[in-house]
Amino acid sequence: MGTRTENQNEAPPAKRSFRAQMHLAREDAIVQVVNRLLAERGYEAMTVDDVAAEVGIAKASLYRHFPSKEDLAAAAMVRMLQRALAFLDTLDDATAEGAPTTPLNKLKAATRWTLKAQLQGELPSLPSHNSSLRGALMQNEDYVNGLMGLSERLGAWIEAAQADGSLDAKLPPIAVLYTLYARGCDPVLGFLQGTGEFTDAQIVEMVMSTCFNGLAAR
Amino acid sequence: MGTRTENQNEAPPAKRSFRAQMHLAREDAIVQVVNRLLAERGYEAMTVDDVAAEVGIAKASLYRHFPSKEDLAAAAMVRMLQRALAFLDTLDDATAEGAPTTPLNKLKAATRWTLKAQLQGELPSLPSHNSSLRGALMQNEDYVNGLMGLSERLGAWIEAAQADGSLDAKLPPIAVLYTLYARGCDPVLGFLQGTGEFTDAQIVEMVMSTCFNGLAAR
DNA sequence: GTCTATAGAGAGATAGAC
DNA sequence: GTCTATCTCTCTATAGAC
Repeated sequence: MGTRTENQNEAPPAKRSFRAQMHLAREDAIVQVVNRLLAERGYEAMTVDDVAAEVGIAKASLYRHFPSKEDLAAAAMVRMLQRALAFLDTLDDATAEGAPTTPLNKLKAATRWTLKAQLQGELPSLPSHNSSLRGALMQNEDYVNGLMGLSERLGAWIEAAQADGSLDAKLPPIAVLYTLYARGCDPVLGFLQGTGEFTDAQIVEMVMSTCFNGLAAR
Repeated sequence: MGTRTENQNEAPPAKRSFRAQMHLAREDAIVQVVNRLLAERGYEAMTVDDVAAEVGIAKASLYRHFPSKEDLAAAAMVRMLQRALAFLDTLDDATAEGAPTTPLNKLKAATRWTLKAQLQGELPSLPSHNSSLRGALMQNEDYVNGLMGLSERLGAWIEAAQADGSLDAKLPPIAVLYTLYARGCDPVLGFLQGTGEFTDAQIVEMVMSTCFNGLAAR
């Protein structure tokens, strides 16, 4: 292990790496399909046959990659959590232009990102009621780690925003966190989209306003 | 068959009325069970076998009363809409003590009622994604009428509250209406309940605050 | 109108050849 | 690792006796 003498110009490792990359690429294609179907139809209405058909492989091949439907859903959720964390990284990059400076603005930017993703059908949605699925998710280490990482980073911003007086300090931080998470499955977005009277950008701003400013006049 | 000479002083009409009442009573018992199961598990996870078992009758008997599972769900939704409309009536009863006087306070009272009902497991929840179910609901006259009645009455309060300056006038009334409807399936309630750190009353007030006052400090 | 028994369809998961 | 074919189970809905 210590002896990495690095004249490894030839094939052997490269070949295995190539295969592994193919494997990962296929799995990523699968997860992308799952992600979209979860966003479009939800977990229960998504069938494994659908996934296999859209990926273009046989169902049995799918089960070589993922041992169950629940694992498919978990993989999609993990991928989305990673994307969310990556986006939070960009918010902390102070060198980027237009980067939000205050904790409240970071929270707003994160919420906007979530709303846009949902409107564009990129955000997988799981049912609130489904104990077996929730159990499977909670046993998935990547999922739990991703969710905890997200919660910790948002939680830090929440507490900072409450400390600087920009966020309502009377609310427990956990209530704020859950309220923000709930924007990821807010049915209001779909309802407003269904009216056909608003652009996606307008819908985002309306929901942002109700979320941070409330319904009552200020 | 034609010869109904009948000295009908006795039972016949009374008997039929009694039978009809029994029929309705049983159907109401069924709908109550459906209502609770929908609130606990959601539509997909509720099976017709469960309903029959909890009511204490055979599944085939259930299908004598309601022609399909979708009709069961629709009946529960209609019942809940009627209860909601009845509650709005009490809000308009100016003679009642403690009755809200302003449109905004009426909207708040209606929202509180919804949140409490959900916390107590009385509010049936349907999946956002389920086109066949939504189609069945939209063909149910009672459901559509109830929903329209509710929307009109809430809509009137919304416009009045915007006119008197207590509700944010920049939001389209339809957006406000949907935002209030969405409180009926807000996952934040269940999440906060799951922490075990708050009473139901505290949860209601937190969600009321985020809904009407927003997350940002005022 | 209530029951038992069963039809019929759909979906998750697997067997076994290649 | 991919395929076809099949298993197994669950669930909605119905048939038919009483």
